[in-house]
Amino acid sequence: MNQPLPHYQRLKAFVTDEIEAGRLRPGDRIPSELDLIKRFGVSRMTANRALRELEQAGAVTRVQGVGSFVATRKTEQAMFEINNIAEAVRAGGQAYACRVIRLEEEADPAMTAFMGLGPGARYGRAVLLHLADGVPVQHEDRCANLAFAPAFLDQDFTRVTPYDHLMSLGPLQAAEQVFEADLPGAELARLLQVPAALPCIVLRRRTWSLNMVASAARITAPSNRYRFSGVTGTVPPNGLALPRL
Amino acid sequence: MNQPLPHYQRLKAFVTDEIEAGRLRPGDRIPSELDLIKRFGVSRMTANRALRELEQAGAVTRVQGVGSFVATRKTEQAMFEINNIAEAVRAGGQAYACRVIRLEEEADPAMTAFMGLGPGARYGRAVLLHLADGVPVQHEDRCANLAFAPAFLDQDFTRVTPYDHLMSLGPLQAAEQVFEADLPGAELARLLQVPAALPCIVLRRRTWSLNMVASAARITAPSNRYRFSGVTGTVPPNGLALPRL
DNA sequence: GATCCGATCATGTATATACATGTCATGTCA
DNA sequence: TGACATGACATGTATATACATGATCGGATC
Repeated sequence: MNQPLPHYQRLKAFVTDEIEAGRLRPGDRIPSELDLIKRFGVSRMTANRALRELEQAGAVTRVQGVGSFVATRKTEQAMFEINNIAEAVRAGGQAYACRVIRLEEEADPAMTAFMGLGPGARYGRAVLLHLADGVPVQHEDRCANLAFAPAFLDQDFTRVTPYDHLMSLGPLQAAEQVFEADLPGAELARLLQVPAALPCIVLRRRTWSLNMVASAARITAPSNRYRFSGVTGTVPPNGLALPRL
Repeated sequence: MNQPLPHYQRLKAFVTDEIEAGRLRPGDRIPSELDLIKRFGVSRMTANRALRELEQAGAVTRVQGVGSFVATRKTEQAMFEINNIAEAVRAGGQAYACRVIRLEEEADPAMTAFMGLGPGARYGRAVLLHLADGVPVQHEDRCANLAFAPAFLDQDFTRVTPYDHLMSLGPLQAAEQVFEADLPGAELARLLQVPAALPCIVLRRRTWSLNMVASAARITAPSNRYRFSGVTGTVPPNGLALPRL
């Protein structure tokens, strides 16, 4: 049963363990092939395979002649556009701004449970309104695990999005997303400056990093102002972006 | 400039070209490592690397002692659950059924343009209602490129979902998805048996296969009956499925 | 002091070889 | 005829080796 792992997998596990434990942080240099050879007594091809597969998995970045490093923004490309609202707005040529509605520590047992945290665990809650050219386009209600992001409550979210802050702390390990449609309710309708009868798209998202839940978010966008889109795979040269179906 | 590709990449390109051209179809056996060695005069490790990377990319499936085969449902795991509604309903323990509202060839220039097809290109349109335990859960309006799926209009969609039929014809190459929220409108509200004021989630999707647009779909689901969800990455052991946020 | 050169390190690719493991068809023996 | 052994084949892993390419740093030269 307890058969030993192949060498290359042990090397991969060694590196990913260091990353997930936080001992190696994004941008840090990781052991070179030669280091691994000396440390584990394997051949270079085996060390090469381990690092190469880690690179392909998006965990590390390799530069010929320089070395291998913990990747920043891991595997993001495959993750259905865990997108940065600020970048998305600016990419559309609009001015981005953010209003902070709330930013404080909270202690709701239901939320700690949902985040998979113990009863006494602490989390910070940020409620933000994202604006494009002054018009509200997205409402974000995010709870961040303070064990993962201790400085979450000290951030200036008018300058740095929660996404950016959290991504700087550790590699994105997994994301769970649910799309729903709903009416905004009175308070959200007021904040978003839309009629209460206008359908909004609601994205609930949980993200994992360093083997724990990093944050849970509920993102609401009026359907006439913002859409969630993503492309996976490689679209052939002739296929363009989205007109209207 | 025109430096030759590395051998292992040439081997990968050789196989993927065969797949994308349709000469190798899902489930077909592809050349073994020994075949590639003889054909290209490379060493086994090089052939092994090529096939191994193709497997990791989801293009092929390898079975020790048997051989390598073109993968079915390519890369699906990374594609945000390009999910089969029939399987999703059955996985929830409900009985799946499908009603065919329309199934015919159509010729709307706007649609052919949207699908990236020439003016004279032909496509078939299927309008379906998916039911779980007799309750409508999803409305699907799908246009399939008849150049890609010539028999699309002859399918019995009460038995085979469009997704299954299309996936059997070629590997999924790319998918573009847009989530929106909207009200169903009078006809959809009647079909879905919901109030016209109930927000629905709308998923517009285009898929590519064999280097062409395979189909374009508009999927509408009442928000209280169906949600689109997906997980990417590896959730650590302690993190569970979705309670309510 | 500026420039060039070479040593060193790290990764990128390729080969030949070896043994292990899993599958399958075939043939043999009871 | 059925059970079992065997060999062919395919993939899985591992090693030792070789040469190529890119980066960096130090020292020698002009």
